[in-house]
Amino acid sequence: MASLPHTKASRADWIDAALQALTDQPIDQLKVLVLADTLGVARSSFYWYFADRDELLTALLEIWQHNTGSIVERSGRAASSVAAACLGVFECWADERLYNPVLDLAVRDWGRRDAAIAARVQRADEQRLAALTAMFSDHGFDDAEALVRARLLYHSQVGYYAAGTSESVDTRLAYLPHYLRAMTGTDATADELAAFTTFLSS
Amino acid sequence: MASLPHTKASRADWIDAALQALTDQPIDQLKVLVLADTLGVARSSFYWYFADRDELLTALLEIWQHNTGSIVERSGRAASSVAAACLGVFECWADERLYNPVLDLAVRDWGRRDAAIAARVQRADEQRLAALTAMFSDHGFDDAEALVRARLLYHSQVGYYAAGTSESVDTRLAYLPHYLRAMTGTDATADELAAFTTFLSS
DNA sequence: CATTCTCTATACACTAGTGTACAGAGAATG
DNA sequence: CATTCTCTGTACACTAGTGTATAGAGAATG
Repeated sequence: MASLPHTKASRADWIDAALQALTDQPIDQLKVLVLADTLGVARSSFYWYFADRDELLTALLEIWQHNTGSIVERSGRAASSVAAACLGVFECWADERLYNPVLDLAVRDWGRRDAAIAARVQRADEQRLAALTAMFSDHGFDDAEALVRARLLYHSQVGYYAAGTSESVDTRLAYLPHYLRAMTGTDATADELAAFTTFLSS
Repeated sequence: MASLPHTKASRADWIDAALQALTDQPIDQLKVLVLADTLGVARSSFYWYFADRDELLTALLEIWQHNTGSIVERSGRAASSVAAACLGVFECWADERLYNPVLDLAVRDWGRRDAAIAARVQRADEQRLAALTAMFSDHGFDDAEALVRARLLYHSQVGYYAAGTSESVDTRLAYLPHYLRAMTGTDATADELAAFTTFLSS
C-alpha cells in the first residue's frame, strides 16, 4: 500500500474493519459511517480508497471465494481412507486462513436479499458439494450414498456455524471420532487422528 | 378479527405479509412501507393495529416459538426403532404448520445483530438439541454418540435450508433411506418408510 | 338522520445513512 | 521554500425510512 506516515487507515484497514464488523452486522448493512468510527477516521476518507460502498463489498466477495477453493482443494487430495479424506476437509474448519466461517455466513445471508449474490452462493455450494460427493465416490460409495454423505458433512458444518456453536478445540477433538463414524460408517485409525492433531498445532 | 367490510387489511394480513416478505427480506429489514405497498394500503394503517414496528416483530417471534415446540414434541414420541423416531422428527421438515423454515432462518439471522434475540435463538437450539439427544439416548446410544448424531440431524437440517436446497418430494424420499442409514447406523424397515409416506400425503 | 366505532389517507417532523465538494495538512521532491 | 502528491476533515444536498397528527370515509346503531 506504501501509505505515508500520516495515513491513519489504509485500504486493507477498511477491509479488515469490514470483516471484523461482519460478526454482528450483515454485509449489506455495513455502514461506512460505523467503520469510520471504529477506525477513528472521517467517513469521507473511505471514498479515497473506494468509489462507493459497493466496491468494498466486491472486495469482500473476492476474499470469500477462497472458502470454496480450500474445500475443493482439500476434497481432491489423495487419502488412504475415507476417514482420512474427511479429516483433510476438516482442516478447513480448523484454520481461518483456509475457511472463514463468519464471512461465509455473511455472504450466504447477503444472498437472501440480493439475487445476484444468491446465484454466486448457489454456485459455490454446488461446487463444494460436487467436490465432496466426488471424494466419497472415490472411496467406494455409490452415487446416492456419496451425495447424501457429502451433504451431511457440508450441511452439518454450515448448520454448526449458523447455530453459533462455540467449543474448545479439545471438546471438538473428543467428538471427532463420532462424527467420522456417522459420516463414513467406519472408524478412523489412531494414526489418522494423530495426523489431524498435528495439523491443528502447526 | 371481526373486520368491517371496508377493511382492506386486517392485523393477520399484516403478519402474513411480513411472513411472506421474510423470504427475501431479513426480519429487522422489514419495512412497514413495503408491506403497506404489497397490501395496497397506506403505511399509516399499520399503526392502527400495531403500536410500532417492534410489536410486529414480537408477533413473529411468538409464531417462531412453535418451531421449537414441534421438534421437542416429535422427538419425545415413543417409537419402535431409532429410524422410526427420526422419521417422526422429519415430519416437521415436511409440514410447514409444524416447522416454518423460512421464519426459522430469518429469526436466526436476526439474532446475529440483536443480542436479546441471539439469546432466545441459542436457548431454542439448546432445547431442540437436548430433545434430539435424548431421543438417540433412548434408543441405546451412549452420551457422546447420541449428542453427535443429534447434532448431525439438526445441523444438517439447518444447513440444508440455509443452502436453499429445493427438491421435489419424490427426490427427497429417494434420499431418505440414505440419510437414515448415516444418522442412525441402521436401515429403516419398509413399514416405517411407508408410514412416513402416508403422513406426507395426509 | 345523527352519532359512534373502525379503519384509511394525507401531510408533516425527524433520523440515519449515502455520496460529493472543497479546503486543507504532512511528507516528498524539485 | 514552493509545489505536488496522498490522505483527512468539514459542510452540504439528498434519500429512505419511522412515527405522529389529524381529517375523514363506511358501516352499525340509537
